[in-house]
Amino acid sequence: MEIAPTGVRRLVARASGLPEGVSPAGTAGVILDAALRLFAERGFGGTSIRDIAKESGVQSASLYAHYRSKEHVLAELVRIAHQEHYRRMRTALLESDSDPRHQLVALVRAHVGLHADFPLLAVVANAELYELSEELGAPSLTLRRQASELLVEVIRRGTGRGVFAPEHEWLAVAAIGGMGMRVANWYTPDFELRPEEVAEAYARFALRIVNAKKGDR
Amino acid sequence: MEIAPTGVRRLVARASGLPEGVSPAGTAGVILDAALRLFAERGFGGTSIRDIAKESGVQSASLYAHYRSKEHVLAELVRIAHQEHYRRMRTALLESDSDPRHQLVALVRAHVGLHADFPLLAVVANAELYELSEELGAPSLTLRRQASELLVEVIRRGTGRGVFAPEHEWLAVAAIGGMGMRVANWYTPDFELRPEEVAEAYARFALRIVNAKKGDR
Amino acid sequence: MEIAPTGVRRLVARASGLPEGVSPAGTAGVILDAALRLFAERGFGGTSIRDIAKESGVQSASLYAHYRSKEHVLAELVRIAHQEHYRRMRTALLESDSDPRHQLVALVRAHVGLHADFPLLAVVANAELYELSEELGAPSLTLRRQASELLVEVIRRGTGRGVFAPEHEWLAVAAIGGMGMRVANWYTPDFELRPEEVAEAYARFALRIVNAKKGDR
Amino acid sequence: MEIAPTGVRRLVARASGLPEGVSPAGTAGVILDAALRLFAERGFGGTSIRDIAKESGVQSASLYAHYRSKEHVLAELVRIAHQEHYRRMRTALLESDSDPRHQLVALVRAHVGLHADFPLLAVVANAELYELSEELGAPSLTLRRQASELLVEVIRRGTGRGVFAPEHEWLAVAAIGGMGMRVANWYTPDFELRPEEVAEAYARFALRIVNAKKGDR
DNA sequence: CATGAATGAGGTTTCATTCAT
DNA sequence: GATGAATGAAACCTCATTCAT
Repeated sequence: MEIAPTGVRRLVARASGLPEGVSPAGTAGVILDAALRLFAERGFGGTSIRDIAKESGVQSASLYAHYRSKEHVLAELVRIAHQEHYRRMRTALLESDSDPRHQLVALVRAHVGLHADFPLLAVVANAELYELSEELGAPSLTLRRQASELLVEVIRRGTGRGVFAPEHEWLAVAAIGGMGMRVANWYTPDFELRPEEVAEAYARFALRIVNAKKGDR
Repeated sequence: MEIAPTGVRRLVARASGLPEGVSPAGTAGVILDAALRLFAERGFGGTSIRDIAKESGVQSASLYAHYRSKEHVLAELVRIAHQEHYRRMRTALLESDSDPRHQLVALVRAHVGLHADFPLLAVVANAELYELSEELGAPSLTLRRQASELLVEVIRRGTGRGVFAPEHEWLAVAAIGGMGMRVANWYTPDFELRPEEVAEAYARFALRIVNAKKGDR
Repeated sequence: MEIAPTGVRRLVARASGLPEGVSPAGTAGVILDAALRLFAERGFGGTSIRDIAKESGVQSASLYAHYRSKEHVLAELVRIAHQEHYRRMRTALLESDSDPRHQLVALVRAHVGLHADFPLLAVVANAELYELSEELGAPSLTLRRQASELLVEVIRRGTGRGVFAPEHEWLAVAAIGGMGMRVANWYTPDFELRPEEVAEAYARFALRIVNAKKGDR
Repeated sequence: MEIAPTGVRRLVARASGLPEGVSPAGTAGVILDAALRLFAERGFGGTSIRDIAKESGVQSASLYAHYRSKEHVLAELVRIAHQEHYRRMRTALLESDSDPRHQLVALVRAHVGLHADFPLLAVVANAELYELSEELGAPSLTLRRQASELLVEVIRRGTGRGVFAPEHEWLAVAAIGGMGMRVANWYTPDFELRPEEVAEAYARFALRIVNAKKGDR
């Protein structure tokens, strides 16, 4: 049960859909945008192919010229979300120096930043992933595992070097991951802080969760 | 996106259903148990009335002797979950002394404990609450708000007394709440730690998130 | 299409149910009364066994202690209606002298009188008779035929004696019967005329329909 | 109770469905035809969507491409019936000279003619109108009222001019309307008289019901 | 690329009826 | 005589998807 309330809807945000550059052009993109809004608001099961068609301004039959099935539409959204997530995490690491504290901060910034930048997409990817068949969900599950491993490795490395001292490695990862995921459910562009500021705050939380030694930070 | 992986299913746990004493007796209880398992596994929209009937061992028509609609079955589960959650949080506070640190620890133990003790119920209550009509969801939303306020007040009081120093009060609440909710998605009785141990660890995370002063703890 | 409007309901009357003495005592009678009101208002198909139970203040299962099926309830109402109708028609003839004009007047008074005295019952008997199986409907169809024959014979006798001169015997019967049946759909106790006055007026219409010779009337 | 017997069915006619030109083309028309036959035979409540589908030769789901619900199918039939009825009544008046006797004859011819020309449609429109929700039934109720007023006005005008002398204006209207409506229940193309001849006879009945003065007729 | 109509499966719910109590 | 729970059938309707145009 939530103890940071969000109101009567599943998420607070209503806009801010897909990352630039990854959304297909033309009708396929319009459909994807519409599906994102509806899946976020009503869930995959609560959204019919006709709902998506109406929201897109096309006939339901036309959907099938662009996507093989309703599930494929969701799969595309989930795939985009996970790719962007993993891309940001990996980039964050690459642009960071070798200090595990800097690396942890970079990862959490990326993780939280994504959930605040694209709350609709993140909510859909997190809540509806398991509606996908094993086949369609597998690529995203792989990316999810890889992203997770980035975090695990950083913490393990930091622990090995004595800069982190988590009571329990796995619990720390779970807590850091979980608190970040939930951001998508309450963040909206109207919030008093910008996404980067939220991400920054969560990064500090993460450092404390792993009992990071104060150092050159 | 999860960075504490759970595998291909929405949650790991498969058993451990409803708190004792609050579940109805007889067929109504059997139906509720069955619905809980199915909603947790496949979601509300992915579960049909006939699925519930089959899992309960009754005819689908018999369901309507006990619940007015499929939505009312979900509403009952969601209500039980939120009542138990709020009850535990309130009891935790009542049994705690006046030290805000002790109070925060008690609240987080209760919050996390519930999510680890009843992972199926918690996943359903958190993921499917928004499938309910405003009318049926309202009581649970109220409980949710009240539970949240308990945490807010403790943190505020602790901040006022100088034992907590959160960078941002709301973000701290959101992070503590969010990391605890997520426990339901990965905790299973097979996990190496018992629920109380997980709760204890998360309580320490929470203290650090609010920058609690070290004291008689 | 009606050219004597009745409003938005199928009939105007709401009360005045069953002839005295024919309704069964106790619960069976309560059920019959309830069914009459509901069948009149919503039709046989539009009324469920549970509706009848609720209106009677019993459980739906208890109905079956008094009637074998929903159809048997209707059959009882239809039977009562047709028996009372035929009884009145026959009595009217028996109490009349041998003048065909007096006989026609007596028959039409009986016919119309019944439809104004028991509008609910008449509407149900006329509108729902054909919902009955052949077996259950047969007794009423027989009574209906017999009542009709009473009218046919009077008109034929009057024609033979030269006091009636209908252009077409069958059409006259159909017109007299039809206009009387319809009374049930608009008559209510609030109407400015009493049932006997309506019946009297229709009797005069009937005399003119068959071109009755003015005589000792 | 009928005193002009019709046999075991609600109406005698089996064919002769919809007025030309007003019935929709293609599948929508086929469905409407099928529904008309079934509603006339078994009533609205006694006819299932699947019955209509089978009779139309389509799948039950296909029905919903043409009509929003079963009730909308009935509404369309009822609407067509009342429009055609009112159209005929108004045309009859327009083509008549100013003699109230001619006008009454014209109206009754139209009224009765419709019921003999389209007995199925008339039976359905008269017996099932009240199955419609207020919203869907309202347009037909309006037409019904307007048609009724045409008759009332003609009789009132005739009475004012001294060519009619009804004992009671409303009862005359009710009787004329009622006897005409009932024609639909027994008329069939096999009947010894053609529709116009029946209508003609009923028109004379109507003149005598209002005590029309013999004049240039 | 888009569409309107059609489909077969399956959705939730209500039905009349039965049975043990 | 009355009841609460249970049943199997069937109700209306919506679903994702296909196909000819």
